[in-house]
Amino acid sequence: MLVIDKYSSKPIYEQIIEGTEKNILLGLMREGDAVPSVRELSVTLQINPNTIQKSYIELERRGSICSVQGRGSFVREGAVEAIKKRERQKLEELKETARSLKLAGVSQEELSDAIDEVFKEGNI
Amino acid sequence: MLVIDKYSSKPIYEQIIEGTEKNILLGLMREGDAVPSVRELSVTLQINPNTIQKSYIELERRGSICSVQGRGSFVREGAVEAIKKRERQKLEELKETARSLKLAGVSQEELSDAIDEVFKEGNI
DNA sequence: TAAGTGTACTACTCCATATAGTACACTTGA
DNA sequence: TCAAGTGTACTATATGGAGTAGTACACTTA
Repeated sequence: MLVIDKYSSKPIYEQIIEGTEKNILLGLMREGDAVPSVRELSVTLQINPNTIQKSYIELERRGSICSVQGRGSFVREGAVEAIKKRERQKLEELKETARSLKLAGVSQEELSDAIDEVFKEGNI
Repeated sequence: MLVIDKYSSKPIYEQIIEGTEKNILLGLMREGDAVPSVRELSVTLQINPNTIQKSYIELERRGSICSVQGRGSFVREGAVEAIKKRERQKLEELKETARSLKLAGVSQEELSDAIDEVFKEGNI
């Protein structure tokens, strides 16, 4: 389910966080569903349990999952909305990149076309 | 001229690189102009000379400046075009952010509006 | 010739990331 | 009941990037 690139400059724990939230948004994991246990995921991904735990702690802090001692971790009710709300903050990031591109002489039309392309893609 | 945030998660040497290239694109420094010397900039910005040097080495590798032993460092001829070409690579970065936002339920119109805003801004 | 320049080192600190191992409390199902 | 599986919480260690500190040398220019 999750794909991790151990050699990416992006930390593994961040990849796990983003990958999990992406799966929730895609509907691959629904609210209430169990997420893999720390130990199970560490075996599957060949990653140290402490790294997985760090990801889960952050996912819980964000309201995306909830962990119950002895039972496991689950996609939290309301997770989809919480994630969507958080993701909207990337709008500023996009604008900042657009400013750089504008400065580099890229036209507004070219940027709009890029957005068009993305919206014509199927969800990957 | 350069503004550095020592507490940013972005490394100082990257801030120097990006800030310098931005100034070149903005025309604040023209091709052939001298850029501050390593020692001078280290005093101005209160940053270790080694960090400045690291930035300048990368700027030279990118073809944005050229350094001459005993004389100083200068904005290289053709720097503007070189920087513009390099900056265009951020188009992929923008598309990736747009994909995330699309997944988070942000409409194409909303993204286009954000691009509009940026192009209505004056160059900062 | 002195001052300023780029360049090239070594050594060190600091911090984020990741790994390794252990231990404990809890829940669940056989 | 109890073993297996779960979350949780530690300590210790290793690694690499980033940055600092200091020194040295060759070059250019006024």
